[in-house]
Amino acid sequence: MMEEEEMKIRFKTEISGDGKAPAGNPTTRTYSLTDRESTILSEFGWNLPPEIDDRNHTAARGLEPFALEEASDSTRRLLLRQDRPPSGSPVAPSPENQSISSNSSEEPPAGQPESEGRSAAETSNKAKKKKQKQCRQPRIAFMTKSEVENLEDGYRWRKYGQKGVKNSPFPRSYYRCTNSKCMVKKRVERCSKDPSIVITTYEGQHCHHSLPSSRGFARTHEAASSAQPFYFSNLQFQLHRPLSQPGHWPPLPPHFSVPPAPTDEGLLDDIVQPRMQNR
DNA sequence: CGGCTTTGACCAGCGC
DNA sequence: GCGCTGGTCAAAGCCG
Repeated sequence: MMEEEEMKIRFKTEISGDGKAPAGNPTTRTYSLTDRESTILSEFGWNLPPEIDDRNHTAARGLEPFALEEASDSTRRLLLRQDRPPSGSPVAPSPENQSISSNSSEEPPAGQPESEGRSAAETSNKAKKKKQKQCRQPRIAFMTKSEVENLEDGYRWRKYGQKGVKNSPFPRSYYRCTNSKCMVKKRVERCSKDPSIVITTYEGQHCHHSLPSSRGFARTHEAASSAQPFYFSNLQFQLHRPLSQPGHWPPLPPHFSVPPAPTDEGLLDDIVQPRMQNR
């Protein structure tokens, strides 16, 4: 039961680089949601059609195993690790709470000197960080087959770190949402056993809308709203297709990779068209 | 010049 | 207690 509690929402997505979908199973999909996870998903802005929730609760347990075994040990641990909140504290704070904590812990008080040894303020900052660490945000990990590491998801990210990963030749990159009030982070790494798989882990929830002004996304988003089934990310497509309600597509969720706009011809050919051919 | 990436250092948690 | 590892910081550099 604890183990079940520890499972994160997991999606395996495939963006076929060569345009060839696996025979017989063009769009693999894995998900298994507990009630809590469904809640987390909805908090992330995912509006899953009701029939998906129903299926999850009744039949999703026995779905094909997630390709987690393809990930390195450390990655697997990361994806499966439960960030246990202190007893009694909420699992996923509301955006309001989030921005509050963001204001208090991320942004230093105005006028405070920055680097002057280890001051008391710094110590208290550490304490806050520690506390913050103890009640981590919910995580969602995506495994996406893609040659591109940095998948467009409509938000702007600032890279703040990169680390080598044990048992993996590929480094892990750490990104933070550029919105100063938003505490969402993401980790991006390649699967050590299958370099074509990019593992993206989101942590937290955005307290703002995606940036329509962000280069590329405006066009993409525009395209998405005019031809949703076509320009929806593969993730969205895969997630819904097996249970499809033809003609019904939920709103664009915030966490998923958005294929490039039509003007990015090469990538579009690679990523989107194979799915079109499959339909 | 502002925003971003890079990268070495630092820190905390965890397992042994 | 110690070493390993993940996560973060922050200075320096790059780029438009």
